[in-house]
Amino acid sequence: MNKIKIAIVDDHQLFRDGIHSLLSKHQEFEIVISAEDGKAFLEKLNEGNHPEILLLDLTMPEMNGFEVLERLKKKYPKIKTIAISMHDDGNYIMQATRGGAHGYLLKNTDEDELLKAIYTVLSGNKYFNTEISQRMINIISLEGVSPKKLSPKEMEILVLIAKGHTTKEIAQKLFISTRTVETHRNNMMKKLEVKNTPELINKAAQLNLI
Amino acid sequence: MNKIKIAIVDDHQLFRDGIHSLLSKHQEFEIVISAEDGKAFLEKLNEGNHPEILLLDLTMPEMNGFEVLERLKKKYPKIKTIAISMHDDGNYIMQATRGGAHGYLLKNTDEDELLKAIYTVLSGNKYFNTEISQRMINIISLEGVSPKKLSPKEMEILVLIAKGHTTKEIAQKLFISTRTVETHRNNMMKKLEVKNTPELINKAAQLNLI
DNA sequence: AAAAGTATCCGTATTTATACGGATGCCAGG
DNA sequence: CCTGGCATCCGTATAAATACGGATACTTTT
Repeated sequence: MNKIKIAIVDDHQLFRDGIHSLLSKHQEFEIVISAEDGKAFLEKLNEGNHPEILLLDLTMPEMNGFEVLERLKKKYPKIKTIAISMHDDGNYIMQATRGGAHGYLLKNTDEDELLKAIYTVLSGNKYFNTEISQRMINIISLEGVSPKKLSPKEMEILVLIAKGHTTKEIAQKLFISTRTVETHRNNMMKKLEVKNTPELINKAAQLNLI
Repeated sequence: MNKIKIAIVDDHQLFRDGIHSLLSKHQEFEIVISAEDGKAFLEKLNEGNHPEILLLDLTMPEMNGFEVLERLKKKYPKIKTIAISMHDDGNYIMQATRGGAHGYLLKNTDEDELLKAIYTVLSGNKYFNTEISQRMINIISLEGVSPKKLSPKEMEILVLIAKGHTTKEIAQKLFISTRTVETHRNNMMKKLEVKNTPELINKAAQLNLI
């Protein structure tokens, strides 16, 4: 029967080798691509040997995992990506999932879980273990009903507030009226669904905005 | 000549195997212990075969890396530990360093760096690469001149402030006077060397206090 | 073309935080 | 035993944030 074609993209050879040797113990897998960054991977893809499953590191030089996801979505939508990352931060997981990942694993995953993830995704489902799901749920609940992005000016003011500046100081620093600062702060509070400034800073920190 | 005796402690076999096979390529190393948690490691230590270098994961069940460090400090001070962790957070690094680690590596380390770390620590120096050092410096500068811990009551009030409660609400919730809340808040601001409450929350988030 | 978002700014009023000072009593550390 | 930390609470005053409402003009999105 046909082997399951796997690609590995990770800038650390130690990890690629580890995954490679683990999967090589299983006859049903064939590693068709092993690349050290997104750019090299996409070049090898163009040569025609397509995987069904991609094990993709997110933090890489040259072209990171998010950019790879974006390209794959357009050019090779049938390839199913399992993100593998050092980062257990919920914001990271959400970004990868929104970017099209079919699964998410931490780099400390074990053999059993890796296999389970591959088979789950191969069968058409998503694979996110309990811990990963919890972190996603946490971020989703933090984001609130309708997650909104802060505008550039809001971000600028948010950072200054977090640094301890008062509305008056910020107004002077940015050459705008104190009322303008107040309005921006109020708008941010509404967007992030918080009641006051300490809670705004806390939420921004949790959402990795600052 | 004598081989360099190495121990590996990590709850993920994939990682232990990876390190094992990497080091096995080098004749000068001998892996004398490979354990999946601190407890198993200490038991094997008691059997008498001591490593010079310990590669130690920090997050493990049963007995985590910090507890191992603490035990080693007392019973086997000659063993030099290189912490290997998923976590690049400065607070983690500081905790491991204060706990006695002679070096710190992320789990995405490569072969060259792993070897460099081992030899550096073996020669009596500490090994922290540029990125790790930067994060330590960042935390040190965040902690300020004389880092102080917050008292249990202060922590309790800090969490409530971060959740958006006012001084009045916190006083009612904890059955204390608003002046008490004000005093605690003021003390925290002094301890963390910040000018106001938003900066307090921001700094607490950066120091992973909330 | 219309609607929404962004950035700007205002008046008035109340609530909240901050600032300066002070205090007592208990407990742990030196 | 003395010192310092912790937890408690106070008076008075000022500064800052929040709350309610409003506005214009430009840019982006629908």
